[in-house]
Amino acid sequence: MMNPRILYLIKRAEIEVTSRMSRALEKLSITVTQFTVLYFVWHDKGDLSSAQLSRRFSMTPQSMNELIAVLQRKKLLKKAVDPAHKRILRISLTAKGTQLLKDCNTAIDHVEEELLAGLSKADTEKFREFVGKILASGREKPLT
Amino acid sequence: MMNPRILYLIKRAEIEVTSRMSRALEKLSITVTQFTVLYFVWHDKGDLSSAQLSRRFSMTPQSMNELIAVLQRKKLLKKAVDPAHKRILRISLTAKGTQLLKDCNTAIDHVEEELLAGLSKADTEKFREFVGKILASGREKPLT
DNA sequence: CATATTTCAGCGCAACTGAAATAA
DNA sequence: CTTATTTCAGTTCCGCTGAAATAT
Repeated sequence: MMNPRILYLIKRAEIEVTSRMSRALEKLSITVTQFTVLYFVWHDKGDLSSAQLSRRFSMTPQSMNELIAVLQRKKLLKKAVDPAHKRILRISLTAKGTQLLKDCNTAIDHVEEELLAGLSKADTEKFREFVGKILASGREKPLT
Repeated sequence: MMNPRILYLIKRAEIEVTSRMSRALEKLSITVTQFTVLYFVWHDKGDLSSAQLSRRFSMTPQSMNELIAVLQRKKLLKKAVDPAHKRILRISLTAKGTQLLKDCNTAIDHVEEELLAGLSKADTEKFREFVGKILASGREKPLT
């Protein structure tokens, strides 16, 4: 069998990851996409607007707004007007959202372990570094 | 900023890959998902049934069948009854499908180059190996 | 005036569930 | 009888486009 494309391997990996995460998260009544949004928000410490999130997800601001609205109805995210720009709503986790994210992280810890079972600790760090560089190639400009 | 989860990085990478591939493929009137199906079929040399493909994509056989149907209407895939199992339809590329896949590969060659710009040749091979191992962790059982 | 964010309204379709027919 | 593949029918929902209001 010839060497498959890197893009194909990344797609395969994402399918595998998403599939396992779905199963791990379904008992928490949250989808992989919803979890990822929570994680993005947490990762960037509540500084993001809905429009900024939409760009990181490569989706339209309208679609992201719907996603956010779902998470707001679930009381996992909240919006607060930016003091400097009254039109911008900064998004952050609620206490409930923070707790759920914590539970999600616990739930998928073993998913991550399973996936990385074939890699040594050093290789895992190498892998992390490589993905980081791949992501960096997409943003000579800083993320907005 | 603390070390982000590997699963998060893989998700980010997939979003980036899909976004760029969409732009590269739209002039060929094919979606990333459709391209990936063609690539899967090509990669496995026409031995797959729709049901087998659906498992690899972690989607229901019904959904995969619809995807296949679209590609059949586009005359990119064809079905042929398995000589040993009259119920099973083996899927393979048509001549047109083979040509389009070739064009797609050309179109996304530079996408791949861009993404891997930050990695040396050796690192690229390392990366390929790591993803291979991650995928292997999901199939102690051989793929059906 | 140009640009960015948010929101309302409507649309298309991709992937789902349910059910049934065929075949090993 | 059980299991796997395919297919028909109906449905839900995600992400899209268009348009408008608000604010810089």
